[in-house]
Amino acid sequence: METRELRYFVAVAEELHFGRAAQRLGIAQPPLSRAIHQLERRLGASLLERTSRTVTLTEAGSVLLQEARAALDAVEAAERRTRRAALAATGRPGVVLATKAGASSELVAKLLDAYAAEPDAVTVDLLLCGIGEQERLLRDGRADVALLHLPFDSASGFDTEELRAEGQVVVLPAGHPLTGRTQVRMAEVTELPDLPLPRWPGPDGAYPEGPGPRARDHAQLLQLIALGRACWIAPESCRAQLSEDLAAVPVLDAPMVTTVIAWPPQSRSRAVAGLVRAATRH
Amino acid sequence: METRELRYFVAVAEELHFGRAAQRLGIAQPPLSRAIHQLERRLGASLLERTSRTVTLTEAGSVLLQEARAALDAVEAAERRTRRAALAATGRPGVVLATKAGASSELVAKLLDAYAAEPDAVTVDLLLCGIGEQERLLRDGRADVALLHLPFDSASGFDTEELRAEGQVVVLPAGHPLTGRTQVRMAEVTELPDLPLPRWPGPDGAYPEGPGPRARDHAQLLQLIALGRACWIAPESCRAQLSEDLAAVPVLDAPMVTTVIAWPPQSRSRAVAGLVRAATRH
DNA sequence: GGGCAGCGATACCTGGCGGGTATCGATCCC
DNA sequence: GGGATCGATACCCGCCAGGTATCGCTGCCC
Repeated sequence: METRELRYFVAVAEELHFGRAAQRLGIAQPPLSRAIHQLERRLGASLLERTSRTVTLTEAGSVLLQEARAALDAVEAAERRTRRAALAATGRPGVVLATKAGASSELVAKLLDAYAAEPDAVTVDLLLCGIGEQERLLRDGRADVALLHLPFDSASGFDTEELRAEGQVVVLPAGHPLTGRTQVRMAEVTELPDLPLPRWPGPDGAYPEGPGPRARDHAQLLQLIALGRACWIAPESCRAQLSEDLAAVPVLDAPMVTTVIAWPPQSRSRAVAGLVRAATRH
Repeated sequence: METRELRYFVAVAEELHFGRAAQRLGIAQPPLSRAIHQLERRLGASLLERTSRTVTLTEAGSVLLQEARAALDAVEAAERRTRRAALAATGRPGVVLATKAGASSELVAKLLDAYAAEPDAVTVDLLLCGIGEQERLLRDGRADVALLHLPFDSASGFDTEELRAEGQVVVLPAGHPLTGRTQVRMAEVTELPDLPLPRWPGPDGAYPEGPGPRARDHAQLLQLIALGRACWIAPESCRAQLSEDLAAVPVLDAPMVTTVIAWPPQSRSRAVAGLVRAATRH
């Protein structure tokens, strides 16, 4: 199988429409139809169920969709990492660290300082990203190493080293009745009718159904809380970033949040190894 | 990048010889030279250092070699898993479990029994393999799930669940002086001049340098021990498979051996999930 | 219910590129 | 210094990816 065929199939499987998929790929529809047919013939499997009005994935098709995405990420990673290696050999070497926008900057700062003290430290480029984006970046080679927050992110498929475990707090508008408490339980928070948890756009950009207001980023979220329209459950370390019109109360039975440093399996990069060493040495 | 280019590059990088690589690929040498040149031009990186007598990998080249192998495995896995999914939809569904030849059969038997009791259990095909082979099988889709033994195998890049941890024993010919002991230390074993540890062929088929006799498989190894030409350090559970002319003594300070069940990250196979459930329910 | 619009499949053509043979040029070795 | 070895170059050919035109089917709507 050639990556071209995989790219073609992914486009059709995602669009479920040959015309749009062809447009997205920058080719005409007939060659696309033919390519998919060839792919099906060679695999000896029907991937798509097409009536002349609608296209759906078969069981084998959805397996291939998932596997093809992973394979294409691996190919892209190969290309990017090779380019970066060539660049590092001639020009300035560097390593890309992916971290969540709005996550604790204190931990990152410490890590960067510790790494900078290493004898063979190279430039660290920070890549701030949205929720769940880091795994993709690590997989397709745009990042070399990432800070993940379990259980929000998934470290599945990466090598990891645990850096910190912390409890969570509920962030409330200053002056809210719960603010006086030294601790609360999850049930008390989720059942606040006046302060629902806000909704985040998923990986596809759509908001889940629900009562909460919508927030697109961190700043909007904090604004919503300050305005008394929402509350939020977040790792303890976010307290450092709260302004005066917000308050935080520990949530006793919220799941622990573990910060880990993650890197692609079998990474032989000296820079990644150095960062991990610096991070774990604390 | 197309997988064809990656395959070509891997062949040249492994052979370090355009002629042999071309032969291995079943094409002539000139098109191979040209393909590698094109790849280098498109990546904007020099991958191979060639004099007219010798070919060596550049820094970028060895990065690409590693990444390309992973990417090609992913592509192969996509192809195989799709084929299997199509087969499962029409014919008999099944799941492939990779396990070490010569490993504890008791644990495997228990696992298979427990899984067979699951409501939607499918056929489990066993794939017995040599040391370190399982990771490859899991990565390129020939296996769906595997039993690994840490720290001998590496579970890096897979999702795992721990099944058992055990100590190790030294296997000796019956009647050897140490046989009378209830336990020994590593130092006592490694410094037996008359009973060296045997050498295993590495992944490339070559034997490492050293004093020990060579063994190609399990049976040869046990034979060597029975003949008083070697001793061996192995997980406790191997005792069940020892014949009468062999004896085992616990090694106090040998590293613990952990048996884990491992599967490719984000596997959505119901069968794999069922096997893992059966394994962890113990 | 018939006409129309939308969509995938088919037919057919063209150009580029992957692959082959012949040969060159450099380097090492006897 | 001459031959052997090996990668690069030159040149040619055939196949296949991609384009255009068109068909056939199926909802949908007046």
